[in-house]
Amino acid sequence: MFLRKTPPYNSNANPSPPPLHIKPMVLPIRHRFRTLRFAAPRGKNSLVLPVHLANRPFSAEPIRSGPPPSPYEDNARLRTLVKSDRLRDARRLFDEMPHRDEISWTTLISGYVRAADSLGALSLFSRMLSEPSLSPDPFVLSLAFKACAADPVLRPHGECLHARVLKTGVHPSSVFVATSLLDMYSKSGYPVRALQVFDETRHPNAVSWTGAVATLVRAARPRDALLRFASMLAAGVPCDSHTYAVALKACADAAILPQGREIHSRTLRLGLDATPFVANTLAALYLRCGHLRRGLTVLNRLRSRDVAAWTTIISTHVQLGRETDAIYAFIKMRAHPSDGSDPNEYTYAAVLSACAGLVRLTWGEQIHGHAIRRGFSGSKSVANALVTLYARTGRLDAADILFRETAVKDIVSWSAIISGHAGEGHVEKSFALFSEMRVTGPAPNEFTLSSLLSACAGAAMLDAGRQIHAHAIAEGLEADAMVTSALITMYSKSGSIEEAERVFARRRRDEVVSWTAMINGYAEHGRCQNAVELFHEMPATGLKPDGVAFIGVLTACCHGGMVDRGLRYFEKMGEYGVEKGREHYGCVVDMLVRAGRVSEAEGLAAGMPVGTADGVVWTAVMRGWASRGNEEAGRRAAARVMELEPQGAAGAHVVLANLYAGKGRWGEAAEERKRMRKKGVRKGAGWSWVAVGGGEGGAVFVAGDRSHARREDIYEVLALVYYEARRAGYVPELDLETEEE
DNA sequence: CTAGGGTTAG
Repeated sequence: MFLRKTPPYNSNANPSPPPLHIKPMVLPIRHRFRTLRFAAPRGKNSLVLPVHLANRPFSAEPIRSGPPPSPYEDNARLRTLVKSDRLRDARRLFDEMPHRDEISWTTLISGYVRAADSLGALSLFSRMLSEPSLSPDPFVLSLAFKACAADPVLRPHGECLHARVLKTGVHPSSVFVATSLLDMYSKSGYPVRALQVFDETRHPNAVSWTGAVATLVRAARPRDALLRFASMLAAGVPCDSHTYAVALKACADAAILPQGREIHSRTLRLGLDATPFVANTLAALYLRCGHLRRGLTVLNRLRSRDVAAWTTIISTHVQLGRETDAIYAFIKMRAHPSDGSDPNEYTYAAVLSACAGLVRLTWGEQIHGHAIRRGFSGSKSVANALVTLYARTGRLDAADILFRETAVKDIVSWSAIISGHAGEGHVEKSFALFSEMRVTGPAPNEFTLSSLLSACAGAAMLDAGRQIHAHAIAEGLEADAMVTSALITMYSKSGSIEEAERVFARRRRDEVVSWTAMINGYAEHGRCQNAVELFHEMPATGLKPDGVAFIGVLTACCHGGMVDRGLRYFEKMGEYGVEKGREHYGCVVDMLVRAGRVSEAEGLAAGMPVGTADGVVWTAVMRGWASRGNEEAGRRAAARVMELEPQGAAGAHVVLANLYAGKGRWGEAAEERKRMRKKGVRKGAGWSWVAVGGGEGGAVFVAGDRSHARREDIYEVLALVYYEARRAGYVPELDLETEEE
């Protein structure tokens, strides 16, 4: 019977005397409660009173008789507080409760687990262990293992506890304990131990089976997970939405559509397909398999979308390169708030990556501000997305600061900062970071190595690239598609097409990216025939040429002077289902210009879809006209270049000035240069860098540079090259562009 | 009073 009228912490405000509690059992002598024990007459229970109550005069409140006291009502209140996430109030009630049983302890500990306070849960658990009157039962042991599973730091503690449970063996084996143990090992990265626990579980139920399937999914063994799921079905264990969510995730991870659809139909029959977890995984499956509309349909069937559903939508748009749609989805999400639809760290990470993809620093900064205000700035996902955002928008200083402030750096953090610097051409900085990572960070993966390789490719750093190749072999990543294609590109751009060929020949699987890297390598090396042949061999391996493959084959035709053939490929792109991008137009326009078919080139450039044209195509057209001395057309094209690229318009002015100068109209040439200066645009000098013999550094120079100590030798060799080229029949092009510093 | 599930960043 509950005697107290007000919670104990309000007792100062309430003058009514505190109640007495009768404990219906004799406590062991070792009992450490601060209590007084009264000897009971034979056959009667002793009376145990907390000290502060015992010091009060008995007469203040008569001892009531009634049913044996139990913390039943306090436990119910405790449960209510815990369920409504009022952990502090629950703790206060617990501390003031005159009597606590296993249920009280378990309820409060479950509150700490709910609040993700594993340490708090475990410290209570250890206090409970020291209570002689209480014994660790399956209920609280399950929670203890769950608390250990939730915090990587506490997992070793969980193992000790497991050992202790095995050693003392005081508790009956329970499927609950076994399942929480299974989950702990599973989340700690010990799938074998987890599955061993499952195998030893006497009567596994749906929850334990689901845990076993989830373990295999977590261990990146989706096919084994599906096999386990099949055994579960064969064993006749009924599945619920948890099970289907896990099985569907296995299908999504392995992109196995037929099995996924079968499971989808099972959930339909049970009416579980609109369960948020199931729907979100189903959507992930369809989106992963490229069935965008079907995936969105599944999410639309949800009565209200929760964060995960919205986040899936946003990140799907990002993955498809439709960042603007991702931003719109985020705006829509904010406009239709529902229960549990508040953006979380993953949502912000997804939106930030959309901003990074769009290179929209200002939007990204706004989202960053939102994330800070909502308290997600400490989240690793958000920090990693921010590093990428600031790196892609050229704010490497900010990216560096965020990277340094990330407390626990994972492989994604390191890859993000390394690829950020690599992408901006800061090769040495990216290598310095890589060295630091080798010492203090995780092992590199395919993302880390491929971004370093592309940095090497950009700077033609053959030796550094070879070192990264060695790392790739050491890490067992040489066969990875991303690494393979980065290696091919690195060797090709560094001048060693032979090594590129060797990497390509050693490929384990045929992937589009390795083929396109090789095709483009051949094309850039002028091995046009090889490029074209490889392009035609692609379909036989089951690969479909993509946009990059077409860039390769068009470049090959351009370099090899195979103009009509190039035009045929260009026209065929539609048949392959590949959209013509600005790069493709660029190749073909350049090809036509080089072949002297400038009118055709201009027509093609003028017919480019709105928003596709850039300065590059029109620069090619402009030079084409300028080299033929066509002033009017040259000015027309120059106007387009200036319109499309106001910042880079200097080149256009220079070309026009040289065009006039070439005709001896020096006055107009000077006018043109004056106009350029008035605009404040400058043509930056094109710097070249050459490293000879693998020595330190190398030489950096601009056109006409005479600052090198061995300039006499250098120019002598240059004259020799020039002479040999003339002898071989090559004619120098008119120098149309002079550089200014 | 106890155990299992989906979304994210390179």
